[in-house]
Order: sequence, then C-alpha cells, then structure tokens
Amino acid sequence: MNKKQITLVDLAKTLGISTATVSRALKNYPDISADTKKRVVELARELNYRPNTMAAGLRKRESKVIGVIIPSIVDHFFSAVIKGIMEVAYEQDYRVMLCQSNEDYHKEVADAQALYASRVDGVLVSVAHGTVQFDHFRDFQEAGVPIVFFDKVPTGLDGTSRVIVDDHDGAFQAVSHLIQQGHRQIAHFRGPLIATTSYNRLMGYRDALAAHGIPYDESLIYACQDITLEEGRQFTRRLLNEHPGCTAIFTVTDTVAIGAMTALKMAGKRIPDEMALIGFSDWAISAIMEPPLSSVSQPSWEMGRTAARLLLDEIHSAKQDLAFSPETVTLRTTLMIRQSSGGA
Amino acid sequence: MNKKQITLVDLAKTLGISTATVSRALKNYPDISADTKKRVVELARELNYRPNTMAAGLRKRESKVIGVIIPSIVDHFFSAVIKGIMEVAYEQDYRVMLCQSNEDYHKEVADAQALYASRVDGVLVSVAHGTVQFDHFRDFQEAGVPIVFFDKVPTGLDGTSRVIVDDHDGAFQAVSHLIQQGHRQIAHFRGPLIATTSYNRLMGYRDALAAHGIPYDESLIYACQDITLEEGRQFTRRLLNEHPGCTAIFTVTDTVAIGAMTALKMAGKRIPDEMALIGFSDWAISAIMEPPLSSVSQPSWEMGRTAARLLLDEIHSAKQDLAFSPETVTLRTTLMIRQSSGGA
DNA sequence: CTGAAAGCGCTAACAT
DNA sequence: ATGTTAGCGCTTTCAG
Repeated sequence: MNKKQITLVDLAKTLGISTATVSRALKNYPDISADTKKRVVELARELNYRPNTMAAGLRKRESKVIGVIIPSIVDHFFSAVIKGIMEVAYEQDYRVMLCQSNEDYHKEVADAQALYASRVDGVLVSVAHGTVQFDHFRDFQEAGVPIVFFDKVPTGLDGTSRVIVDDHDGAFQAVSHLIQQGHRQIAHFRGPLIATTSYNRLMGYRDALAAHGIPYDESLIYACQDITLEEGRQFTRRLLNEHPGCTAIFTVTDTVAIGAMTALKMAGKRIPDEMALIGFSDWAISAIMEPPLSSVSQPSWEMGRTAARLLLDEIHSAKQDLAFSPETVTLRTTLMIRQSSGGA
Repeated sequence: MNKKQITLVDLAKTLGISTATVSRALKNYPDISADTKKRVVELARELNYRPNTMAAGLRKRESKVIGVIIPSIVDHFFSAVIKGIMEVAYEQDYRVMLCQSNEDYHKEVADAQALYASRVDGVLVSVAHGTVQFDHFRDFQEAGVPIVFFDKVPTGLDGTSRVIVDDHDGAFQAVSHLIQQGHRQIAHFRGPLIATTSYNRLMGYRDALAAHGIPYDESLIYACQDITLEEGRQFTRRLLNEHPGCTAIFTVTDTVAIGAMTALKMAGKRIPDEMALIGFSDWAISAIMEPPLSSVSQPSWEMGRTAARLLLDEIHSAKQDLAFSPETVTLRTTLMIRQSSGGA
C-alpha cells in the first residue's frame, strides 16, 4: 500500500557513505566530522527523511511510548489527569497510548496485554472498580517495565509507585468546616466501599466527627451504588423524612451533591440556611450552581504530571540499571468554600 | 534493562520446529497440522509468549495504531469523541496514540511528525484554531496514510474524508423554535468567525430570521473572543441596556449561555418569561441548571465512531490497493428543548 | 572519523 | 505440512 519511505539506506547511498555514519550524524554523535554531519542533515531535510521509530525501537528495545489505562475518559477528573500525563510525556519526548477500561476488569486485562505487546516503556494505570486481582500486570513486572498506579490503586502488588489523593484529609476538612459552622447532625452520602476513595472519605467524615466529640450515627449514612444525581435526590428526600433535625450533608462526589441540591430546592429548603451542602471533586460546574457548591477540590492535573514524572524517572533508572525505590505520593486536596456550606 | 522476553525463536527451539511454523500456528494458518498447532499454542501459553508488535509492524509495514490529534482533551465534547474513537479502534484491534495540540499550530505540527515517525496506520485530526496551513499533513498524504478530519476541518486539502456537525441547521432550528414561541428580537452571542463552527451557527441564526421574515439587526450580535462565562455575563448586561425590547438570546455555546443565565438572574429577569435562552453543545450540566437550559445537542460520541470507522475503512482499502473515495459525513444535531426557552 | 556486519523479532516468498 | 531464507529500518559493537 504505502509508497516507499525514505530510509537511512537511501541517504547513505546518495551520499556514498555507510548507514552507520548517517545514523550517527543524525544523532549528534561526537566522532563525526562537521562536514559529513552537515551534508547528511541537509540531505535528510531535503528528502524529508523521517526515522522509523518501530525499527529503532526494535533494535534499541525501547518504544518511547508510555501506556495509560483509565476507567473512563469522559470525566473531568480523568481527562485532566490525562492532560497532565500528556504534557510531561511530550516534554520528555514520549508518546502516549491511551486505553479506556470502562470500569470493566476484562477490558482492563485486554488493555494491559495490548500495551505489553506494543512494548511500551512504562504504564500508568488507574484500576477499575471491580478489579481485585492483578495478574495482568505480571507481564510488565517480569519484564521490568515500570508501572505507576494513580487514583484507584491496587491493594498489595508492592514494588510500584503510586500517586493518590488524600481523600481522608479532604473529607476531614470538609466535615470539620461544617462542624465549625455549628452543624451537629451531618449526613454523609457515601459511595461503594470497594473503592478506596469512597472508603477513605467515609473515614475522614467519621474521624472529623470524633475529633470534635460528635457521636457517629450510622443512620445518617446513605450508601450510593452508582453515584448518580438520582441517588442524591432520593437520599435527600429520605433524609428530610428520617432526620428532620439534620442540617448538613457531605457527599462522596459532586454529582450526588447536585442531585441533593435539586431535591432540597424542590422541598423548599433554603441552602445553606436550612441545609448546608458540601461535595467532593470540584467540577467546573460546581462553582456556577446556585448557590455555588462548596466542594473538595482534587489536584487532577497535578496527579497526572506527578504520576508521569515518577514513571519516566523510573524508566530512566531502569535503563541505566540504577536502583529505584518505589514512592507513594499523596496529594493534598483543597476545600473550596462557597455559599452552599454557609462559609462564603 | 528489560529481562529477556520470550520470542518465536524460543518457542521454535524448545519444540524443535522452525519459527515460520510457530508463527503460522499462532496465526491460525490453514496449512498447519492440528497437532503442531496445539503444541505451539500450549507452549506459548505456558511460557506466556507475547508477540512483539514492533517487530511485526516493521516487517508488515503496519503498526495497528491510529493517531489522534485534538485541540484539547479536558472538554466534554472532545473527550466524548475520543471515547467513540477508542471504542471503534478497539473493536477492530487497533491501538490509539493520542496527542493534544492545545490549539497551538506548532504543537500540532510536532504531533503530526511524531505520529508519522511512529508509522501510525492512519490519523484522525481536529485542527487547532490558528491552523491555516496544512503542510504538516503532507508526510501522511505522500506516504498514502489515510487522514480523516473531524469537527474542525481544514479548508482545501481535498482527498480526505471529513466528519462534521450541521451547525447551520442546529442554529437554524434553535432560532426557529424561539421565533415560534413568539420572539421577534433575538440576540446572538457569537464566537470568533475563523472557527467554521461559529461561522455556521451565525449563518443558521441569520437564515432562520430570514426564513421567518424577520430583518437581521447587526446590533443584536455580540462577538465573544474567548467563549467564557464572563463574556456571557458582560454581553447580557450590555444587551439589557442597549435592547430593552429583546426577549431571547441564542449563544454560540453553553458556557456563554450559562454566563448569560447568571447575569439575567442577577438583573432580576425571569427566564424564560422575560428572556428566553438557548445554548449550543448540550453539556451534561445544562440539563440541571435552573431553569434547565435548552441547547443544541451535538453527537460527539457518534462523531468519534463515524470518523474512526471511516478511517479504518480507508486503511483497509488502502491495504488491498482498492480505490477509496473520500466522504464528508454531516451529523445532525438535536434541539433539546427545556425550560429556558419556554418550550417545556 | 568511518565502515562492515550482525541482529532486534517477526513474516512471507519460495522451496520441498 | 513444514523448513529455508531473506529482509523490514535501524543501532551498535568491533575494526580499521
């Protein structure tokens, strides 16, 4: 199909020199005469020569590609992470191969295999909800291909770096803020506890109550399955019924908080006067809701950059056979106080 | 660095047969005895053999990778497009290499070169705002590598397929709807006209007025530069001042519409009674604004799937040296009528 | 400073 | 039904 591409051989032939010299000239090798270098570079530009990275990769046993596996790309958080990853990769002259697991374990396995088959130099992965077994990453580990996990990280599988968000602290701050506003009965709409993030946010909530001497009341916890607007609405209606004395809600994520907001308005409750509200994630839209939604902001872009940097460092170490000790970086959240929590 | 990987040679040696046979056995070639095939497949699984796609790619002159260049990934529209692309690619056993131009011409050029160097089998691109010259795609064209443009497509550069949205019709419908609701003075907050999308939406607006016998009043057009919330707010305040008789606004995109919504509420105007509002893009959030925002919904996911399908078809044709005539697919928008336009 | 030659891992004629 | 051989385009010893 493809028309003939220009190769090193073409350049070498027309110049009457060896391909080795051409290769070296193009790579700024020290022991090359300024003259030949110039001739090579010029001809290369003239013929529009483009090195074939597959050939180089095969020979050098490196692809200059990093693989990324994420649960979902249509998600502000993840797309911001990817943006961070791509920036760092680009800065260091790496390409990015992207896979979306759709929160499906089997797809994640297939993605890992495809990336391994492509001989990526490293992988960044945020594991799917349902993933509890991690054999599909063994290929990489056995081959010495660095892996860095971010956001949703596996339990066990040590020897790998991780970048996570301090969900516990984020929740702790949010709830502490509500307590400082005078709230005593604070509901929490949590997520599924298999997700470490949901779990840690719940713990942050509990610990904040404990730290302020407020007893933990399990009936104030409502468990979302799918983390939808609809769940936010439903639980709000139930809460209003079951706990008329409750004056604040902290939700596992903004989606749920916005659902709650709608339900509260429909019930004629004033926010934050009759019910304060804080979400988690700080979507772009949260700030423009009415009233603007307080939320725990996650450093998504930073997370992408940090994870990519960690991975590339490890790749470089591995290439030079240097030791590398895996690191776990915990990024801090920021509580964005807006009107919905009465603090702004 | 990397530990030794299992190769065809390893399999061939332990089984005492040739690599050719092993290769064929793994690929379900017809002329292979059931017995050897079984032995090969079993050993391959046992040793956890993973074919090296770089080697195969070099030999077969195809990478099974498609490149994607988009202006921005942190954007609901584009991330949905990418999702569609990745799904189709996965179905047909292709990998996706993703690049983000950041709406920067020079980055776009660098991305194109990197993708060409990776010898991708085809490219999908949505060009940056500022891109007016398209030489950086010549490499692909000369090498016979298919390109499909989507959303932001180049003018000229024919011989390539395109997938676009019918912006004109989307705008036409939106404005017609407003007219049917009885509005006669309808403002339009447009985008920069270098973007074909913005231009076509403006034309749709004009033509809808014309079709209903309403004169076009240039002073009702406000030009956004950056398409921000803030611009939406400012223009709304100006509009209220300059055109007290105006009763409806159609904006180039939802961001601007939401800015307008905030400004209207602050000015104490009731939506849609005193001012009707329709946006464009149909963000997830538009439906949960208060009042819910009417908007022209773009088929983003469909666009990704269509573009990817078109590209893969062309790749397959090229591989078999079949003729392929470039196609331009125009996807229809859907007007989502909600409360902000008074129709629901 | 440059060249010759081998080889990365795989596939595809062309044999047999 | 299987083996032989050549080669995809590049890098890298090892010689000179």
